[in-house]
Parts: sequence; structure tokens; C-alpha cells
Amino acid sequence: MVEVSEQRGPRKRATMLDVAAAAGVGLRTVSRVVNADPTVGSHLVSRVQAAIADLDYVPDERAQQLRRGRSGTIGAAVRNLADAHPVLDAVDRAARAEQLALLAVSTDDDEDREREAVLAMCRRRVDGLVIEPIGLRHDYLAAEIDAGMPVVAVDRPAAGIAVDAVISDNASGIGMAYRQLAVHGHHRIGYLGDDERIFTGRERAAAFRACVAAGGGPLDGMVHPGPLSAARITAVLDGLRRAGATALITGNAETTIEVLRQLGPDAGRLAMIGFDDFPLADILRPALTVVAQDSRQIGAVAIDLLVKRTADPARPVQTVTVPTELIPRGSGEIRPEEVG
Amino acid sequence: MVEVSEQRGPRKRATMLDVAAAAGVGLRTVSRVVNADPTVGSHLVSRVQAAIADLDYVPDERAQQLRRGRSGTIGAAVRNLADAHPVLDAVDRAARAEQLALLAVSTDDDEDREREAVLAMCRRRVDGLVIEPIGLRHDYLAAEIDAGMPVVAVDRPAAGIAVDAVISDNASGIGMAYRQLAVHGHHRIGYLGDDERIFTGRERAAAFRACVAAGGGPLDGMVHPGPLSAARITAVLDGLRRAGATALITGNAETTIEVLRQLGPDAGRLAMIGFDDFPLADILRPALTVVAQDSRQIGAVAIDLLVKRTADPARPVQTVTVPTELIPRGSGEIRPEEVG
DNA sequence: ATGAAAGCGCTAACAT
DNA sequence: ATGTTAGCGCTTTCAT
Repeated sequence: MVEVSEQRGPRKRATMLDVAAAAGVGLRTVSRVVNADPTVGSHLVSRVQAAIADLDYVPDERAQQLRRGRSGTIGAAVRNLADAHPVLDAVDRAARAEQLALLAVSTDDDEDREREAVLAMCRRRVDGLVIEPIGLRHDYLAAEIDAGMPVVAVDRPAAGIAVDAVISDNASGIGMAYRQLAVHGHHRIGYLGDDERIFTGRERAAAFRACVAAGGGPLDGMVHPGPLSAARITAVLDGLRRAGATALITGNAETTIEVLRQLGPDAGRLAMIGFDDFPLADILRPALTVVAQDSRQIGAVAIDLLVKRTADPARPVQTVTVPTELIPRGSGEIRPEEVG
Repeated sequence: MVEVSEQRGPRKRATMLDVAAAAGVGLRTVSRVVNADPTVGSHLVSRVQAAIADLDYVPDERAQQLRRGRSGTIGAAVRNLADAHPVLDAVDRAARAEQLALLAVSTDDDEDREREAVLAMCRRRVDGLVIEPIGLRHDYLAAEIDAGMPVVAVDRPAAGIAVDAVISDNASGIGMAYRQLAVHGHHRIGYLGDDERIFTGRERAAAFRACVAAGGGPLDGMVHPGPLSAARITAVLDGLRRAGATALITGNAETTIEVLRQLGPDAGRLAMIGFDDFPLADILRPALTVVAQDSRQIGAVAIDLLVKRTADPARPVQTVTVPTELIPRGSGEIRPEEVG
């Protein structure tokens, strides 16, 4: 009986050993060809490559990683795949420049999801971690860091652990927004942003208070940090109107958007500057003046810190602050007399 | 001399063997505990768990996968991490329900990036592939499919290979948009969309032509498929104005947004319906009427097809069409007499 | 109910 | 310049 070689169903996947056999060379030679080791005779190289093409051989990266001891991958846990795109994009580019693949997951702003996602990446033995921290405590990472995992926090510092961080200059951003409104004649300026239990919410609210104090404007009823909810925003907008506010600074993109949604056609009747730029902010009417973070630089610095820590695990922990930029588009340049 | 046990620098990572030694049990027992095998004595379970906690043991998933022969991961290659979010999100949810992790990469609408990204996933031995195809030929996947890799195309079919697909009902979507405009009194309706070399561009332009033919409206100078560029859109808008068009259907979100950008304050002077919904479409003025794809269902169906093919690799290849929905928000309900 | 040993596919010492 | 061999950390027959 002759064995039927062409079976139905999926063909078995070729391994490196199959390739070696087909090419009539040793396993090591195939490995060398796969890894572009120049010390292989060109004769054998082409024979091995032919066998690889013939068998549709695809190296198993898991085995490579396991044996090499490095994964060549860095993990990124960001709050939202969509919003974080500019930072993530920059991280991706920077990582690629360092010959590193990027494994990105969304934490959906959920503390448990974050921990779960980060630990999953640790099980995959990523060579480094970029985290946009959600929770208040990140002790769950202590063991990993202890085991030598390089970690960098972006957007906000990670509490409870000593890791490098890249954050935007929130105080300066709020300052620019406040001055822009003041320069355009506003005196009664409101602030509506994140809960102060959140790092950026805390920093931005504090910076705003400092600006008002320095500018001599009214503080009472003007500063509204708190959780993001449509109902709260409705109430705050109402209160601000009663208090005679002619201008508003919003502390994050979600808040900005919800405010615009509620303002509807009245959007032009209040001067407004949003912290964080977002797509389409320029096609709104009036176009939205924003304080933009330098996402590209944030991502690049994050990878840089990761690489440096990998090279020298003992180096002192560092927090890098990246400048923000005011982008005037119209909504922040409305004068009080145009408001009504 | 006594060995210094508390060294400087990263502690070596504990392996399963270390845990076994620390707990005074066999390797197999630790494996059983890690995998929640119920046949382990509760006495040993707690002893092993204590050792795991003590050593901060984290299983190496690559080794698990290698040995198990499955990765428990499905890969998704989408054009854009931001735009695809709803589909990706649905894919993610559906995958998790099937106990599968999701590995997502962006192809940035680039054919080479797509191939590179997909092959990278194959090297990681994902258990299935969800692809939003870019290129015209996908033969590079033939060998993988032959080796038993389940693949499903979303949004458009993959050419050159026989794989399952989930696509939106483009013709019906264009039909709804056209009728909505016609019902509101428009007779001179323009179309501006993707190049007809792109599947969706082809389908939507063809559907639009069929609508016009059926409705008896003018076709001449009204249908504009082609590459997305600001200059081309400027020219088309100008031509449409001269041709007396009172309404416009745009064939994809990028085009819609660029049109709105160029229209600026004149946005309300042209009835408009966009194919594809996007965030903030509802806070524009006028709010944008759109044909929305059912991303949630697309994602769910994609995973369903993947699971079914995994279970039965020989099942016939299938293309599922998912309905689209018209969401009237204002811009599509402007009457010709309001247009200037 | 538990352990010893083989091996997943690959790379890296070590021959030769 | 090329081949042999020993693991990387885990799961899994197979004994016990």
C-alpha cells in the first residue's frame, strides 16, 4: 500500500526542522538564514530559501522569543484606543524605530480592566510597558518592576510605584487659556473639569484657581471640578449663566464635547477654550480654541525613557514635562460684548 | 563565605520549577494549580498558591501557547484604530465571550503595512484573523489559509482568496440616503466618494447611479468617485454648484469631513447625507444626517464566522451582508428652497 | 491524587 | 562555514 501524500484538510505547518530536511542542511543553518546571519554560504542560502518558500514556512515567533529571552515587544495600556491615537501613534513610530513591536490595549478608563490588561502583557513578557494610569494605586506592578520590567506612565504619574513619567504642562496650558480669555476682555471666567481625585483634574483646577487669584477675578461659583455626567454639566452651565460668566475653560475633551452638545446653537454665546484638542474641533462653528498636548513628543519621550531604563535599570526615576500649546480658532476669541 | 541572597538589581523571574521547589511539590502539581485543575488536594493548592504569591510568579504565556498548540488569540488588522473603533470594539467583546484575546493592529490604509502586520500576526500564530482588506490582491495569505488559518474579511471582500466576509449593505444605504433627499424635494443630487478601484467606492457609486436612473434625475456631472484629496473635493464642490445641485451624498467619513471643512459656514446651504457615522456628527450645525453601519453586528458576525470555521474548516465560504441605517439629524432634511 | 519525563519550535553554546 | 546538542518555560502522556 502506498501512503496518500495529498490529504484533504489543512496541510501541517512546516517547522524549521522540516525546512532543514527539505534543504538537506542542518537546523542551525536554517536558523542562520532566517536570521540573516551573513556567515552562511550563498549556495546554501538560496537552497534554504527555496525550501522555505516551497514549504510556506513561517517562523514561530513565540518559540523565538522564548529562546531568545526577549519578546521585542513593548506593551501600551491606554484609556481609549481612539482618543489616545496621537500618543499611541507616536509611541508606535518611536518603538518601530527601536525595532520594537507594539502591543496596544484599551483600558476603557476602568481600573480593573487596566490591571487585567497590564498583567496580560506581563504574561506575554513584553520588554517594557507604557501606561496611561487609571487607578489610584499601582502596587500590583511592584513585583514586575522589581523583576526588572521597565515602565513609563504617560499623561499622569502612577501612584504607589516609582516609575518614569511623561506629563503635559497642565499649569502652563491652563495659564495660556486663562490669559487668552482675559486678554479678550473676560473677567468672569468659569472652569469645568475632571474630578480632583484624578491627577489632571487636580492639576488643572489648581492652576485655574491660581490664575483667578492672580488675575483678581471672582472665584465663587466659578470652579467646578467633578465627575463627568450630563446632568452635572447641565447644572454647572446653568449656575455659570446665573453667575454671569462670559467665558468657560473645560478641563478635558469629553467635557468639552458634552458642553458643546448641551449648548447647541448657543455655542457662540459663550467664549470657550477646551483642554485637549480633538478631531473636528476645527470644523465646529465657532471653531474651538484649544490647549493642545504635544502627543508626538509625549510618545517619543515615553519610548526614550523605556529604552534608557532598559539600558540602565538603576538610573534615577524621572518625570518629563512636555509643553502644551494654545491653538486659537475662534471660540476663545469671542469678546464679552458679543456674548449674550 | 556566605552567599549574599539579597542582590542589587532585578530579581530573577521565578519559573514554574521554582514554585514547585518552594512549595515542595512536583512541577505537574503547580501546572495543575495554575490551570485550576480540580483534581489537586486542597492542602497542596494553598501551599502552591502561597509559593506563587511569595515568588511573584507569573506564568509565561508564550511557553503555554507553544506547548498547548493554540494561542488563544485572534488578530485584527484594521485600517485605522480610531475610525474602526466601533467594529473593533464589537470584535473585542465577541472575542472575549469566546475566551479569546484580541491582537489589534492598524494598517494605516497602506497595502504593504497590511501585509506586514498580518504576517506578523501569523508569526505569532494567532488562531484567526479579522481583516479590513486594503490591497487588491491577498494571495500572500493563501498559504496561511491552506495551513488552516481561519480568516474573515470585514467591510469589503478580500480578492484573490476564498474567505468569509461581512459587509454592509451599501446599495440599500445609498438607496435610503437618495430617497430621503428625494422625499424632501431634491431632484439635483450629487455624489462624491471613494475611487471605484476601492470596493465600497465601486458599490456605492454604482448604487447611486442606479438610484438616479430610477428616479429620473440628472446624472451628468453629478457622480464623482475618485481619490480623496482636498483639491479634488474643491473642484467637485465647485462643479456641483455650477450644475445646480441642491443636495449631496458623500461616500465615506473622510470625504464628508473634508467637505464640511471646505463648506465652512455654508454647510447649511446644501442638503447633505454622509455614508458612515462618526463621533460629533450630531453636534455639528446643522447636525449631520448619515447612513450608519451596524458596527456592533459586523464585529459579532466576524467572530461568529471565525469560530464556525475553526470548528469546521471545510464549511463553504460565506459572505454576510449587514443592514445599514439612516439617521436623520437635520442636514439631510433641508429642502431645496432653503438652499442658497 | 501526584510525579517523572518527553517535547512544543526555536536559538545559542559548543564542536567540527 | 556548518552541524550537534542542550535548553527557554510550559503542558501532557504515562506511570505510580
